[in-house]
Amino acid sequence: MNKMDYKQLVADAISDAIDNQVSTSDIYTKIENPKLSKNGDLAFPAFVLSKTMHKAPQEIAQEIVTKIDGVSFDKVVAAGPYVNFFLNKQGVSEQVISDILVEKNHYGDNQDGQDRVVTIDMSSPNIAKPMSMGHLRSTVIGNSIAKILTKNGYKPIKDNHLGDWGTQFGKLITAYLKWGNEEDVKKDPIHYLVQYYIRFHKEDQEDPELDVEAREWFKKLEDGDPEAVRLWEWFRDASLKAFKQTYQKLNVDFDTYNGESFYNDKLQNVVDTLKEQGLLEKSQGASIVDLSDEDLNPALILKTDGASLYVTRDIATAIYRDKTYHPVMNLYVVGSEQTYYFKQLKAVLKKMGLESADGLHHVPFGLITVDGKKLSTRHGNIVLLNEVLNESVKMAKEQIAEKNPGLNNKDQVAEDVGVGAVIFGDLKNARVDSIDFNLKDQLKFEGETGPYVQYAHARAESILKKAENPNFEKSNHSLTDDDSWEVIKLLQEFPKVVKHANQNFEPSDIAKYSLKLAKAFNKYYDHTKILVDDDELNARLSLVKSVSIVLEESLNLLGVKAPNEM
RNA sequence: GUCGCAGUAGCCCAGCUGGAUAGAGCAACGGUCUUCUAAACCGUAGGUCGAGCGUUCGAAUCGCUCCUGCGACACCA
Repeated sequence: MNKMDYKQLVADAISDAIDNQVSTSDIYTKIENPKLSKNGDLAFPAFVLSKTMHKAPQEIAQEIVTKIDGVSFDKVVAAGPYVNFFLNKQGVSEQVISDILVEKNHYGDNQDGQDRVVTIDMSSPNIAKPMSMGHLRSTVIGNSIAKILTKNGYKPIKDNHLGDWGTQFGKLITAYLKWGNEEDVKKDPIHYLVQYYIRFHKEDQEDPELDVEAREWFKKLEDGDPEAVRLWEWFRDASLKAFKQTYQKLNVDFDTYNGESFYNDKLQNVVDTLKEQGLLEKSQGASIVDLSDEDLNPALILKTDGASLYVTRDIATAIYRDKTYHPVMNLYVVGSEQTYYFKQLKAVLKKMGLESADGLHHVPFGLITVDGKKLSTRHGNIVLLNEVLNESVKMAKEQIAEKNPGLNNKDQVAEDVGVGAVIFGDLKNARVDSIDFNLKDQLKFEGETGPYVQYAHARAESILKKAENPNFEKSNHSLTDDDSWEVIKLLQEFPKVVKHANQNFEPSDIAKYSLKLAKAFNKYYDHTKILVDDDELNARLSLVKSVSIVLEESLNLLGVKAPNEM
């Protein structure tokens, strides 16, 4: 039994009290956290036993209370059909706080992953296009999942599957040669390249010749024409450089940048293998893999003209990852509009017998819209990530000037808070929720926001700094007042939250938890004077230290910085 | 048309492996800085949990039907 699992303690006690008529594991799943604190810390609804025991639930609750061995609890009371358990506050707080002080930022770590590798396909911006709020989602969710996986004992590999190949490069080269300017592109590559791209899509409505030219340029690129390759490499390098600046702002890095072009020489092998395995069929001139036995539409591998498609490339990618890393899971942090596609991809890989195919998980997230409309680079309808980040940092600077003008490292803190607000804002809601973007909402620093959590952490650190000789000796960590008890119960839950977030690939579990903890701490902070020289001073400081550790670690799991002052 | 996701307070969302009086935040109104950072805390007000039927001792939560919105449904990724 986990030393911290009080639910198990309760389940065992109940099972004993009813002479093991129902298994502890069955009881365990029924135990709940009461909404109201007057109903205890854990509760058992006795309804579930009334059928097997042929008694009224109220009667059963009474019986359990009289028979239970109460030494582990402050009290156990029957409230109608419920048995309410009040945990031993001194024991629990002593245990939880000393654990955190010893384990520090490793509190909540577990070894479920057993060092197994998980590949994460994430971020994946397109060359020569600016990163939008949509890319933010994939980047920030993927980054957080990687951190959560690490905390659960996995070895994540973050792979930025850049969109650096495809017919759009024919268009881009054509547009650049017609309207482009070398100096401009050198100055601000993405800004100008995207202008050319948008212009191309405007003008090709009138002038179908453009498309013909674009196709020719892409063909040249595929055939290794030096001029085409030179331009492509230039666009790619310049774009990547710009992306990396944004990633630096977000504090995200990648293990690999194997974009789509990386798999160019691996596509033929996919086609050959599918043929050898007898999976490839002709249909309406194209080559497909039939998936009707999986109740799915066929996967289109080769177009009528013999050209490959994205499935082909994704199959090559999955095979490469399988061979190179032997991952136990292969995650794709990609918008929910591609759910059906990933079902097809997985089905094909399973048919091919790929070892890691079962571990393929699409980790979808909801669409970002503006005024209810989908974002589109082509139509110039886009929210630029850099602009949002810059606005948010600017806002953070204003807040500092107003609230804490004497602060050191103002610029760094403004960066941490401004960027943190954007990241946290994206991660606090369930992944699948779609978001109608609104800059004003995004730039809120009050209430349920990243800065709120950061502020609670900074307050805790501020106290610890003021405390002359914080003494975290083991002897006295027990606190029993109501406000600190709420904090301690939350601290105790952290390891479970870490597991749950991992199982569901759900960073918002961590974000919501951090809000709850910050809120409970702010309440405690407001109601209790901490720096008072009495018997419990060290216990209070130990609690403050524990809160600071767990808040910082929660923010860290989200990829958000936790400044000590703000 | 078929499939998927969603519908909870004026707005944005928790709660959804069924359990005690449905919870936060924003916005509104009122209170709290000579005391550890007021980016905070406390209070007031605000609800047919999209609609209906069913399962159950008990349904926001599970099942079915319907309504609404968004998305996906072979040569874009």
